[in-house]
Amino acid sequence: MSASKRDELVQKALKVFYQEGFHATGMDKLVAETKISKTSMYKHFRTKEDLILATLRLRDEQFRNFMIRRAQELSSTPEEEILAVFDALSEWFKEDKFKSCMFIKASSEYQNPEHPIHAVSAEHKRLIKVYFKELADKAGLKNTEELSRKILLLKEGAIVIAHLHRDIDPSIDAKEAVKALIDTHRA
Amino acid sequence: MSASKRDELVQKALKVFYQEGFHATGMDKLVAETKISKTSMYKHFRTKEDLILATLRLRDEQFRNFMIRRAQELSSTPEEEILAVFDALSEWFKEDKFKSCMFIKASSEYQNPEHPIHAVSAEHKRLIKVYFKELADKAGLKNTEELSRKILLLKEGAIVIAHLHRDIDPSIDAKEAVKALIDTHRA
DNA sequence: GACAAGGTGTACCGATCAGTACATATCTTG
DNA sequence: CAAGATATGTACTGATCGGTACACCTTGTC
Repeated sequence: MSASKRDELVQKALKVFYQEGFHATGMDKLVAETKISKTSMYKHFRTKEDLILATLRLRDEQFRNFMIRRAQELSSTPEEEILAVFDALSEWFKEDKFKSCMFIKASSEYQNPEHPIHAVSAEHKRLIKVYFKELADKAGLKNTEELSRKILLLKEGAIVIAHLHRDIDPSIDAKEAVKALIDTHRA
Repeated sequence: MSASKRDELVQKALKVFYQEGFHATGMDKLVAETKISKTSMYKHFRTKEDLILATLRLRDEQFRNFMIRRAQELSSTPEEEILAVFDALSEWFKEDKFKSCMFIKASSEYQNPEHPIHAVSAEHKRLIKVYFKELADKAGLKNTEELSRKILLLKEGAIVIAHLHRDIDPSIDAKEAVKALIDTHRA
């Protein structure tokens, strides 16, 4: 049972689930897409839900890595980095394969707060808020708890609108709004 | 073919789709829930998709009616009304049956921008943005186009976070953020 | 090369999916 | 009350769902 086969499955399943949705993607489609047999899949993951959870954990890591790394590349101070996050988002929105946030979609299909998929999605958002808070602290701003929550709202709103109104780039508005908010949180 | 039966079907289907999701709700479940036979359903709607579209159109009307009416009740000037929207949202978030925004979820399950369900969801958000713009105009603010888009971002972000972090009420943060934004858009 | 162990593919399971055929019931109009 | 039309319930269709039984095939070890 090669671990690489498992990784390959998770990576390809991640792409299909992200593009097509969770309920809309059957295990048979994954077999066709990955050329991995169903038996092997169920050797690695007891249920479809377990596979989904694995893809979400990979996505969490990949997405936060991308966002943070790109924001750091585009900035030179913590305060700039907060704003640069929205430039990174803008790049993401422009990708052809952009189809909203995987965790918003996951929590849309698995709505029960007790559901593990919902819980993993909530944790992802919490980690992003923590990232904003740490940046705001480094930038020497005040009320960073509140500020980071507000920035998170603008980020999530931008993703939702980018998905629904593909002709608009909401990251520009979001970035400007964040600028104004930061000014109200200076020490 | 009574029109009231049709309305009854749409109303009950709306509740079930909202609570359980679209792909997760089979027509047989709707039969069990509404006590309306499948034959009758398919007399009123050619496909499940048509029924979903009908529920979304009803939801659009119901939700905007609620939001606007409640915001007006809680305010006495256009500027106050903008802020009062977030008090109305707060009330909505606190309802037990609150399960995020039906249109965010619809566009999560029907991601193709060309899909009618996606289009109806996009239009719903556009109408809400127009409402914010009209309020901002009445309030005598400047750059109301940009401002209304920013307010929309905060509203959508608040909905997403209210759904994922049920122990938090993001409408408070959103409202404060809107206050700060309005100040930057004064004539 | 014999043999066990474990990964793989096929072909299948009952359940459920969206949608329909058809027979029965109910209502409208003479 | 009779006849035609419309609404309804049951019982079904082929397709697909998540998941599994089982035969096959590769691999390491002796």
